[in-house]
Amino acid sequence: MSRYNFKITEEKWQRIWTENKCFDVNEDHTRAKYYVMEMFPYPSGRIHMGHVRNYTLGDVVARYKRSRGFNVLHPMGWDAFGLPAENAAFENNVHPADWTRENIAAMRQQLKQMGLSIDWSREVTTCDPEYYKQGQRLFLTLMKAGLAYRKESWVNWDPEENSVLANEQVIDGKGWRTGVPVEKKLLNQWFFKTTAFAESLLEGLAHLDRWPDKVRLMQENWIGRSEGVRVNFGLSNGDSLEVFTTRPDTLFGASFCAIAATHPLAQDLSSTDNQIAAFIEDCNRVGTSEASIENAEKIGIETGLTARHPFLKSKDLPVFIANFVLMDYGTGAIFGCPAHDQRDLDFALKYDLEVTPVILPVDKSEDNFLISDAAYAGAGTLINSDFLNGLDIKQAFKRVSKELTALGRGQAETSYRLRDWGVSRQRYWGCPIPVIHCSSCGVVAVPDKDLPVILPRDVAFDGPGNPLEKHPTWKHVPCPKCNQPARRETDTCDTFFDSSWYYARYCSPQHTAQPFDREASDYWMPVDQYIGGVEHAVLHLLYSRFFIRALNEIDLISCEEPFTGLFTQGMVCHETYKTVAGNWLFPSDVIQDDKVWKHAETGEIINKGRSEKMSKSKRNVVDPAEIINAYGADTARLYMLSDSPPDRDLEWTEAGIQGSWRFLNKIWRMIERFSDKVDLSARSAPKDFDSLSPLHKEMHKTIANVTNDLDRFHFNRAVARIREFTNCVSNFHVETEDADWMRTQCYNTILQLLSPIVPHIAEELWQRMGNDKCLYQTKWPQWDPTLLEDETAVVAIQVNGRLRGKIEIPRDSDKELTEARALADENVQRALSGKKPIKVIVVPNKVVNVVI
RNA sequence: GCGGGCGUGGCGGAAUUGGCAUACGCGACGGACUUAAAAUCCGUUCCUUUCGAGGUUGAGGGUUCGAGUCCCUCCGCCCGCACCA
Repeated sequence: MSRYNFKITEEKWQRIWTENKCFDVNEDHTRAKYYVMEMFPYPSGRIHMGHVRNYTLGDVVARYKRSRGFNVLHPMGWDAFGLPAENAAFENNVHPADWTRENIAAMRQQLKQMGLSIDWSREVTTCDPEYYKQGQRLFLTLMKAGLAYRKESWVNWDPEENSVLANEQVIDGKGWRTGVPVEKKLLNQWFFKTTAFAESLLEGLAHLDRWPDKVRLMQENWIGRSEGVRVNFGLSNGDSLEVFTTRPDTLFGASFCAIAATHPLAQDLSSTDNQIAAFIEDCNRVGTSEASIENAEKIGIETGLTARHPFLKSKDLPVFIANFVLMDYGTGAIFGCPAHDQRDLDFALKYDLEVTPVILPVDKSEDNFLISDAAYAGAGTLINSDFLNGLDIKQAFKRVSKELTALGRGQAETSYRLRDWGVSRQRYWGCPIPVIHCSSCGVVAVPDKDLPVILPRDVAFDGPGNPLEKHPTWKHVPCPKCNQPARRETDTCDTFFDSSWYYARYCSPQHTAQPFDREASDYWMPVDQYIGGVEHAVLHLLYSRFFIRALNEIDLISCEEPFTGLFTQGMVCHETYKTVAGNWLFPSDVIQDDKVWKHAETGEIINKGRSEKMSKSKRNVVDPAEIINAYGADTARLYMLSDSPPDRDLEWTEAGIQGSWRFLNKIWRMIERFSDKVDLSARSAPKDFDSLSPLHKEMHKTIANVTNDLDRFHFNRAVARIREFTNCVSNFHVETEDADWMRTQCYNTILQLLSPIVPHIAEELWQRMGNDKCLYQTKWPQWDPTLLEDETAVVAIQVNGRLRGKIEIPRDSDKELTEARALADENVQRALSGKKPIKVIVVPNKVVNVVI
């Protein structure tokens, strides 16, 4: 018997898979396709445990679906543009292109070591000119369709990155990567018109039934649709004020208007009024972070203007500038109805404004309904509201909006929170925006024959700002239209642009005439299963959904959603360790000695902190390379799937990885010993099946359960069931030829069930079991539904819901027999002590409950 | 503040539809093998107990013959967010 040598085994099978191009696929219209992909990695240099988990999950799906007969596309690529490459260039004097290329080579090699069943011939790299050439074509197509446009706008400026951030990339008023407070800056920017598809993006969520509810909800909130009315108030200075409200029914309860500090009217007033100017400055100083907003008191300043109520000629509402009104939403102006909005009430109490209730709850009367310090936002009947009195909220909404429309003072409007996606970045390492600015022709698209606009290699990274802008010659080009001297666009695209369409590129990665070969994308798209981190729940996934809609509208692609199935995996976590002085320590620096954690070298007592997501800054990382070296890829893969459900966080422990390692060795020993001993060629079906029957049934149950678990992403349960069945087989001690026949069936089944999870060792042992065909070419095992149920059922017997005994009776016995057998049970008899039960509930094959 | 989720042994977790709570693994303990260790194998391992049994799924209540699962109140933790009018 040979010892399990994972190094030899894993290298052997990886070589065989590569040499035979086992996972390379083509369109085959005779077979059902299945497209599974994981979010492609940023080539940072080495893979981390998050990658191992992500790609293991995807590979299990790919291998499983393949064995179920699908034509499986499982590709891989590199999200290769982005800031870290420029930071590396800045810090280490390496060119971003070289740094990226080397990182990709290293990580590709690491991924191959994991034994992933990937079609490597379809690899895409976003910084490859062949890839971004197609991206530039897409950009120009969008521009032609009016879906990419330029406008001057205030942008979030990250002073450390010297770059614009999307709204989504600003977290708590700080850059999402640098953590530096974001400044406001006015720039000419390129935008993609995501708002053109706001309704479709929202409506489409309803059909994505294989997406996590959580992600759908996050996108729904992000799109933020609301139905309201735009009301036009006449101002005392002769101007008018546009206000958006979702509660026009409360219009008669209005006691003030308020505008945002950045509202044009406020800006105007500030030029002549120092107090207002000072107030606006104060508002800008209070950060946009949640904490500061929550703690900030609702404050405002009177403008001196009043707004005329559209229906009440005698009512003039004071107009405030207020810190809680946002310019970005609606019209940047509101009317305040204190009785029915908490923020408005807080404000009204502070500035001693009128509080008029206009919605009466059903269980109150006008005399006993008072608003003190809690606004009422519930349902009810309109009061104090002229022609709206007596209506409910919905009716009042309709009526008031009709009246406002008739007066010419308002109209119904659907508002979205979603804004257009700003894609310009003042950066070098990104896809160049392929346009030329000409003083006489304006913005001119780079002609297709001149694509791609290639990034110049000779750039300097010795200071802040955009290296493309600073390049001496690159931006100077003749105008393609008039041939006069003109200037290239020096902005590059947000890297989310590159990742918004890569999934479609995988379908025809070498196609040169267009971004996608239509026939290929028609066959493969959409992606049936996409797997990645929940951190992309809004940005990447929403942009991809926007892109598919845009491409569909331009008729470049047929499908309507990019990913029909989405799975978001949990994070990989590890305990944290800190010295008394407060320095983070690597797990490898720490040993546990007699329930105390100590520094491995100095012996110093260490504080063990809670488990957190593995991160370099907290040093609680375990390098996958070391694990794969020490235990092999299969062990790492098995551990990734054991114990933790894939959508929850996974706790990395050394003991856990050893448990996986032991299990693989146990399987190895079991099957090696068997295949050495038994003549596998001379087996035949048994004559006497009775003693084998329980194991045989167990085998079929296991196949059914594991299949069901894999279909539902319950990989931890699938592993547990395989282990359970393995225990059954090793506890089976009948020593006959027939038993060996049975064992052969069982071992083969175990290997088949394990093959998507630990493909190398499964292939090796499968071969040793005397199977000619490779496991990856073998169909998933079938189960016999008639064997899933035993002939007898163990029925629990309860007295008043308490378990009191168990009986074994023939399966599907009728209720009378079951009841009779249950009542005969001695525990039941004792409990009854001669009395008659009040009631007996019989659930066939499961439980009998005797009520006394 | 709003929205969503979660809470089960010493630990990770299992438990189709409301029907035998604690599968599987880890850890721990005991034993076998060994000069010894590692590895391996076998066994024990929710709590209490007068050994009959009784109790236990964050806490309390409710619905039900029956609740980890459904409903209400509360506590704790995690995630998301935009004071969205």
